Amino acid sequence: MQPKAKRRLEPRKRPSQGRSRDTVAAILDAAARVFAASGYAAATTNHIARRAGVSIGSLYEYFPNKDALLVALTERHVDEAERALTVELRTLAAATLPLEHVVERLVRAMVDLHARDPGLHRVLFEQAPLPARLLARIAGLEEAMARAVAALLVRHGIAADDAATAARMGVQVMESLTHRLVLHEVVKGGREAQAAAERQVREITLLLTGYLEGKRLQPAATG
Amino acid sequence: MQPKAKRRLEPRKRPSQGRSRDTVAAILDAAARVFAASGYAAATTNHIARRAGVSIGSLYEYFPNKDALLVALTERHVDEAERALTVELRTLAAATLPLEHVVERLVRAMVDLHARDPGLHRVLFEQAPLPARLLARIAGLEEAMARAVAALLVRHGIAADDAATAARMGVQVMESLTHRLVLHEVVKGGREAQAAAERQVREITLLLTGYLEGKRLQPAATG
Amino acid sequence: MQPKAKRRLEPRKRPSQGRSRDTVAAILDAAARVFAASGYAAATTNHIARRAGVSIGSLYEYFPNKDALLVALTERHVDEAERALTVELRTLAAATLPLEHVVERLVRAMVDLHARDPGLHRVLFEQAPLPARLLARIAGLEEAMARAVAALLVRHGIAADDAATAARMGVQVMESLTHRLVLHEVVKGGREAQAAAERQVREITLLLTGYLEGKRLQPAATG
Amino acid sequence: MQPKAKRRLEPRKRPSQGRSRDTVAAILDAAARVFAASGYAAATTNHIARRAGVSIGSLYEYFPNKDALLVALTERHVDEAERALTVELRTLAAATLPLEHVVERLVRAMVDLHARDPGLHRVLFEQAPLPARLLARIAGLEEAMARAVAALLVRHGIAADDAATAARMGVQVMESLTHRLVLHEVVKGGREAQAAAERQVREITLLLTGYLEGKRLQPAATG
DNA sequence: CATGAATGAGCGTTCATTCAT
DNA sequence: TATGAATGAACGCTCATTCAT
Repeated sequence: MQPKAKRRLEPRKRPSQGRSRDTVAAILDAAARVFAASGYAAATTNHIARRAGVSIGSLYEYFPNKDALLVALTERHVDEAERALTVELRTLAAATLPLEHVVERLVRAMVDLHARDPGLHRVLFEQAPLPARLLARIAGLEEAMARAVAALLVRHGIAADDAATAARMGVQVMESLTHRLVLHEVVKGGREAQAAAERQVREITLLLTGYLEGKRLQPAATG
Repeated sequence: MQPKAKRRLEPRKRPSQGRSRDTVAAILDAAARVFAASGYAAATTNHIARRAGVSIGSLYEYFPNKDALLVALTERHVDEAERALTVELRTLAAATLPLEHVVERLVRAMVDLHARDPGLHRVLFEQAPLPARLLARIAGLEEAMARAVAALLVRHGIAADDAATAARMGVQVMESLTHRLVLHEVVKGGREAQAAAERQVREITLLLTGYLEGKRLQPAATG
Repeated sequence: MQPKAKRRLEPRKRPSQGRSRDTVAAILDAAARVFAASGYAAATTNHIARRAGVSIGSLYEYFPNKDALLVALTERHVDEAERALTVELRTLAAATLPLEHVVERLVRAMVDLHARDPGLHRVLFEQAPLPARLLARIAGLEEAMARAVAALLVRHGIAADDAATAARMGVQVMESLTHRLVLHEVVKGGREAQAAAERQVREITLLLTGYLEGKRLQPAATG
Repeated sequence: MQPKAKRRLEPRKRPSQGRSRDTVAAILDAAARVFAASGYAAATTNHIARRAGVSIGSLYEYFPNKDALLVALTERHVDEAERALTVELRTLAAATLPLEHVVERLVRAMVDLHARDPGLHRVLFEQAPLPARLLARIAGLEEAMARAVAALLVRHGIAADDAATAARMGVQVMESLTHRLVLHEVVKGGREAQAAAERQVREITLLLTGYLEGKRLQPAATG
């Protein structure tokens, strides 16, 4: 599983011109679909190329190997997550909402992120041979998010050092549970998934709010 | 990843006699080690057979294909989990502990279960092409556990319908977080892992206790 | 052309049992034929396997890659050369023949060696990505031969230091010319090749004898 | 290696105009460098085009395929050899030098020819899929050279029929040994290569002079 | 029953070559 | 005419699986 030789994982070309931008996009979209449907191991580059409506040669023109597709896809996903979470956290920092609403909005943002393409998300974070650099980037993002959440918690009357721990825990809970939630919906197929998701969001919010209330300096003051 | 043709996944023989019991056990142990070390895709049946000190022909004598090894391993793991959790839940039903202690013991039992062989656990539940029957069995186990926990919660003053929801949530939280915890410790390598695990157990307990306290009929009465 | 990563070039198994000995022999013979017919680059492992009447899997059971086939073939060829030349040189050391006869016998031995399979010989020594170890072995063989020849020359009245130079030169001439001779016969196809070869042997002998006579201490004494 | 279908190997255009002459020259120079550095098989047309500072499309505008590059390069090399040897042989025919000097000058001319770019020379004559026409041209050149040398030999007192054989032999020896010499120097890297080459030139001259002296009608008369 | 030699479909990947722009 | 994105046949090689011994 550990890579035998260091292989390049970066895309081969920056597709600046119009035509090749489309090709790269088509390949990445196809890769997302095929990885999601078959898992990493069973997905074949030929299959991905065919699905992209592109020759296998073109795929390798832009991506040096199968792993590089996954890395690019993850990078795309992480970019998106970073953008969305940054926006959300900035908004929450600007407003002054009750703790419960803060938590709910974060949970909802998280679920939205995971719900975009659950099958792909699973492959990306469970079966993926990701390079250390990318893993570090993801860990960094989590850390940054935890810090931002900690700052929010302090403003809601939680002691600074408690806030750090609680925020990290909160982030973990949100990630783990939304991950799990989303995977199960995948299995179900998504009929009454919407309602179930809504219920889960509320329940996770409840879980975290209760936990965080308990950490407040003056536990009597609610909201 | 989904099987093209319906393939048999059951072991070929029930090895009730002494000698072949040992062979099967050796193969499964080897499979556990190899899967854990290399992941499902990179593990080869020849490697497993060699590690088991058995010829590849013998391996296929007892297991019709590679997937069947994984299924048998999962089955073994689930058996063990079922046993351990049944015992724990029975003990908790017999005793009358404060809610916090109940939660802590369950969390600890869960962590113990995952900590036995985190690498294998990861392969089993993340990369595994498991048949529906087995997935259903796992879901059933979770459901049974949720019901047992719900019964405990009722005894601690939570309304029956709230208890059902809360128990299911509780089980999910325990599983998700211990899973996550265990995977991260794997990465770390396990130096000060022990202490970190202990801290996490406490924090998860806190999280769940807070949540469950909030569901009590008379939220003032603690313990 | 230079190998990117160090790859194993040794055969994978020592085929001690009867059945696999045959397989290995069949593969090597086929490789010899295919390399000779198509050159190294154009020869494919699938082609070789088919020609050997063996599956491609079996080929890779015994040889880790295409290069290894060539190495094994070269090793086989060098073994044979070593044996033949050792015998010849020992015989010449035991007898006391006139210089011209000594030279003629060596040239003939050399031609015989190259004539066994000229097409293969060409691939082996011209297009082959041989590992340094094997190249060193070949160089060593040449050196040993030069030393043995030098000893013979000393016995024919050539000063020791002259003999060393002359022997090395002689070996080079024999190799280069027989190589060239043999390649041309390949092109011709081998009709009246026999006669041409015979003429060439005589001419090379003449060439070398003249050269060596000139190095004698008393250049007057001929034969 | 032998072409499946008859493919055109001639350059597509006679590039008589100024600009495309430069392009063709750039491509051929790049091809020479890349073939020499990587060998024929490992050299890629894309690599050659890039090295020539030309698009791959332009390369194929002037050369119909990869082989054609090699053919053109060989042709260029043979042209050069033809010119140089013609000049040398004419000079020798005009002067009246002692046999030894004649031989030495020819050997030196040969070595100079091979030493220009040994790596390329190797590729051209060892790995090259050259068309019959070109091989014939090369053989013709050798034949012409042998005839010219034979004429020189006759003037040095060798009987006409002996001279023919001796000349052919002489040409072969010069070619084989300089080829070999040059290849070995390549391997060495060329530190004290200069000195070694000089020694070899003298030794080859000695070898051939001795051989030819022996063929003279009145062996006593030198020069 | 056990063995392990043998099988071959199918994978990731390369690169000579074409052709729309 | 020049460009370089696109093509796809074909390669080396792996490994789950079978079956003669």
